[in-house]
Amino acid sequence: MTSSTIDRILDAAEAEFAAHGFVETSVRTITTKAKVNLAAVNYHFGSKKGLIQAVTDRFLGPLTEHLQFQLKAYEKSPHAPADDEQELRLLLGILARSCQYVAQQNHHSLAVFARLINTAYSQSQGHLRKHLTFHYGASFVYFMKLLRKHMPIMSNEQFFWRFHYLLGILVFSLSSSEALLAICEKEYDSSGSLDQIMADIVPVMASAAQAPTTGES
Amino acid sequence: MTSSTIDRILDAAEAEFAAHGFVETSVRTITTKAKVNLAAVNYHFGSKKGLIQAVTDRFLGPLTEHLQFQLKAYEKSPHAPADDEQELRLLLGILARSCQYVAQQNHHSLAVFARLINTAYSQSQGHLRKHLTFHYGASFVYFMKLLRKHMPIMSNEQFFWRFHYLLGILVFSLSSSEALLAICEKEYDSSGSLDQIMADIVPVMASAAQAPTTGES
DNA sequence: GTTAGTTTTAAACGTCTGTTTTAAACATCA
DNA sequence: TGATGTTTAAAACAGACGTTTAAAACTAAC
Repeated sequence: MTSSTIDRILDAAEAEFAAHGFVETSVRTITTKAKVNLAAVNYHFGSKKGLIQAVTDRFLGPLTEHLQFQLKAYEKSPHAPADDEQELRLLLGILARSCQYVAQQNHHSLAVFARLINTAYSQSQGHLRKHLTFHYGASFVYFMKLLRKHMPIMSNEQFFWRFHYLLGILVFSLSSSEALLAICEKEYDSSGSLDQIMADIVPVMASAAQAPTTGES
Repeated sequence: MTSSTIDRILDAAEAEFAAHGFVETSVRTITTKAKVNLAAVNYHFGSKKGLIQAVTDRFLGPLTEHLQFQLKAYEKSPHAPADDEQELRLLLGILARSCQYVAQQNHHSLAVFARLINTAYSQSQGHLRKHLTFHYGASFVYFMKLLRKHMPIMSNEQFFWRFHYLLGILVFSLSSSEALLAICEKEYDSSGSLDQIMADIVPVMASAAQAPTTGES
């Protein structure tokens, strides 16, 4: 099995990236955990940057693909005209389930995804963000257009902000999910799960999406 | 002016931390930008960790103080019984304005705050999070109790999650504010500002707070 | 079985990190 | 003025980092 090295690196990298972020995990800890030689990362992925990209592509590809497919199915389905609240929950539910779909095969991918979004929007020069929007932006623009149909009338700019407010709910919850679940188990001895979070988030995001706009831009 | 070294370090550190995060800014760039000797950081703050703590304390102190004061004024004010929506906006507005209050004196403090929360909840061992809750938790517990009075009835655990969903809106917006504002100026040539964001966020958070609960825990 | 191409290995490279050290400059007060 | 304690200065430290190298170990085809 010649590619088992690559897969072991990807798996180990994903777990470490999810737990400690991109900059705070060294290729040495990754290769050690993957039981692979140190040089393997640079040999197979060119650089650490290439590894990060490979890790994120491994789930961002299936995610957008699954999302795209489900959204088209949603559009083609018989449109019993429901109210906006229901439609928003439907759409956001599709997003949530797409996330869960890729998360099933790839346990830490959602945390990595959240970290990725966070770092993409935190860099002063948005190289990573531009890379993401260039490669995967189309699916999300499509999603955004469907969302907007059931949101209050607002300017493009206002919608831009609103969408990122919603994104904040998702990204923060996912990137903090490990800590929050641990607190919950300790404090309320509850058996929460990532699936539970994804289900809980949907109506909250739907309500946030429907919030009236204030002032203008 | 003997303490100008300390202040210059704090100012430079805050700006760099806000722009590039804690781990990705070296004490060398900080001391260079502060026009101060490299050893000054370890002399005055003991370590880089000490510097980070000093930077965060410098605004987390005033923030919680201001928040506490305003909340007490809110409680003592004549309570014309408004609906929950209004009360939530009032409370969240107090939080937003407390943030803006400390941000005025300290331009990058909100971005640093957002980074801090993010890293606090991202660490697998929540040392930083425990430190924060130990020192500043009381103010926020107080705030949370006031919030909850005007939110749907839910279990403690559900409220815990809901609060962190709201926190996600705030933290993501603040930590991404620089990038988002830049995009906005380029895409919609609008003159947005952090104050605008803080004002926009309040009704969105209020709506998210009022979202009905689903299932149980 | 030899060759050609790919993968793995161990070691080293240069750079950057936070921190420490030792001495010099400074301030403060008797 | 001289002594004392505080702050700054330049240099070096030890360690971690991503990456590269050159040889060894494989794999596959002829």
